[in-house]
Amino acid sequence: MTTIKDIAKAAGVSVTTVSRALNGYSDVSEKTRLKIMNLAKELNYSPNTLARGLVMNKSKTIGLLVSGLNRESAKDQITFSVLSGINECASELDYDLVLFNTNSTKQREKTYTQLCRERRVDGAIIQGIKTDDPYLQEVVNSDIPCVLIDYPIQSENVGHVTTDNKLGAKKAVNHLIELGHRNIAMVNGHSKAFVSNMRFEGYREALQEAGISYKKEWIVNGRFEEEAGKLQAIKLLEKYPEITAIFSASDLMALGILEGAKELGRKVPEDLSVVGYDDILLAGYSNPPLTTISQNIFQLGYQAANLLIKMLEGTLEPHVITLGTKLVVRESTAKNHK
Amino acid sequence: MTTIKDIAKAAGVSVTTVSRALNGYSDVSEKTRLKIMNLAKELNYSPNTLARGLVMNKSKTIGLLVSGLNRESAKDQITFSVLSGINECASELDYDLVLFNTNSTKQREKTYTQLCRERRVDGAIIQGIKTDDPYLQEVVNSDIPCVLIDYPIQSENVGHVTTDNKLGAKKAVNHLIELGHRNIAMVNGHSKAFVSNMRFEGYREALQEAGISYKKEWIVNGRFEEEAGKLQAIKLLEKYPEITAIFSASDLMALGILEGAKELGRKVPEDLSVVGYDDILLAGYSNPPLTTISQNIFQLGYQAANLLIKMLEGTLEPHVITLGTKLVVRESTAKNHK
DNA sequence: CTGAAAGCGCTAACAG
DNA sequence: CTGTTAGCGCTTTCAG
Repeated sequence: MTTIKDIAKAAGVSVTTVSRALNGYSDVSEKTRLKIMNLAKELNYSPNTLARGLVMNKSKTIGLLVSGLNRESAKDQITFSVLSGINECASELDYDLVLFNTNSTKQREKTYTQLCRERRVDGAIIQGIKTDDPYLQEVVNSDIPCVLIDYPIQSENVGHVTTDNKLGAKKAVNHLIELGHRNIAMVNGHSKAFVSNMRFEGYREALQEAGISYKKEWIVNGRFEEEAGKLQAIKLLEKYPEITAIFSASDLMALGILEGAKELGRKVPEDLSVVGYDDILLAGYSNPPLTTISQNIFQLGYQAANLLIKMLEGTLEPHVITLGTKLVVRESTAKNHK
Repeated sequence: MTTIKDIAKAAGVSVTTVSRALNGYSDVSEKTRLKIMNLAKELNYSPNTLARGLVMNKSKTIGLLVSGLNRESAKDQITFSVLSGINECASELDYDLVLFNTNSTKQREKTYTQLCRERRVDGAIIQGIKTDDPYLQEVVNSDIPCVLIDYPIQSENVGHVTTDNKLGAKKAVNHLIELGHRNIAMVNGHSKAFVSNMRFEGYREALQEAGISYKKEWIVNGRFEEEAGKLQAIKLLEKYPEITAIFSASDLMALGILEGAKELGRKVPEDLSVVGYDDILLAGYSNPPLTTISQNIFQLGYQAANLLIKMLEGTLEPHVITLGTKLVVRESTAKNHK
């Protein structure tokens, strides 16, 4: 394996000169630079980023802590899209990504700070963190630049990107209200997810503004899972048959609700309107196709990486990016005829 | 940032001893070990893997070159599933993953070897490589341990994992033959993909064994894209209306074929049977649901990582792993009535 | 059982 | 414009 030392020897110069030439410093004569460049190519030289990172104390590497990189999460492509977005941006700005092992319990014993420091990543992006995650406190206390996806922390070196979840939820519920629904239930994710709280806020506010008082009993949690969504919907609809519409905090759960409704013999959208959230791929293929709130997950990842790198390179203070959402009307919602 | 030097100072021992204690060597007195361990915890020590990697010449890191980490590939979750599988296994065996930037053209200028050597990865996993990819030759020549997914190279330090594509294709075509079809066309991916070639082999062999001579004109390429699949299917069916069944080398293309058939007014499966390949999520949701060949993509990734790590740790020679496939009959195939 | 010393490959003052 | 020197944090002979 060629090192700068080898090049130096071959060129008859010092390693310093080689280093400077290779890194494009101006204070090297054109002649030596050329000689060194050629030699480097000839000897098939690749710089050792470990050595460089060791002395420079940075690695051009971003650490990724993504929660959903597992078999179960293939159904919505949310994790994948976030990853794609991050990858695209990192690629453009010439950073590499390291995927941390946070799956195994063994690894989970390592703290966030340990993970990042061991690998000497320049910064980190975290997705899928819950409000009770022990990493959370660490992120705030740590001096490692970090961007959170869908979790609202901001500090000296922590920024975050998210979508306007409250407004998104309002759009969904307003759509139902405009269709004449008044008995609108909500299947939420879980109380530990920031987005759940915001979507609930939007739900509540939309009802309020329409002069509809909301019922606590009509709000249930489906843990963002399809099956749980189905079960909760069935329970809900059996107990309160007067419900004519359900707002679901995720498409996956909405898919479950669709199934639940079918089991109960309630036709969607004739007897029940359903609005989802996310606009996952399946939303367009379900039966009926799902009306939902679309968010650009790819962009979420892209912006997260962009923000982090800007922070790392000192061109930007940590801050917050909020992306928009869009109501996509398909066939799971209809006028209320009751 | 605490280093072993700090610990050494605090403990009143040499750095050597600290290093040995921390790494579980036996030749350290229980007393000193304990003292050092406590100090390490107290001072919040994390080892610097860069420094360690530099001297040990390995990094407990696997480099990933995956082709489909981009916006377009979200529709089949193949890339994602591979990634999940790799991640799961790496997690269990305590390796970290680095995602290389192979998207941008800038980065593409770096050779495979450069990429791996710069980051000093212990080995690499490559997915989605084409037969004309310049990386291919490098992989063979390089001394970096590598596992290829779905590409059949084997050498001193190159292994690969794949599924039995030929047999899979045969299962698909045999299914059609058993349903009474004789005029079976094939929409393949592209000639640069190894799996395409194998699936074609399976197609040909199945026909041959059934005593059906195959027609070259009935084999077209849809580049593994939905839209192209649709276009090709339309052209094919218009020109050769006698075709009663199509075997598609991917589900995504099969989805396109379904659409194409609809545009031509040919009902699936009554007027046309379609078999896909992959069993992607959407296959179960299309209209009609797709009969297809299921392969366990997650397992493909998992086994790739497992094989590589075993190779790295010297417990296994590089070799080949071939996974099975399964015919999944849904509603896009039916008896031929002509 | 422990320490001194060398060195992994690279960059960065500093001095010429 | 170039070289000398030191050192990043760690592991590893080699001697005690």
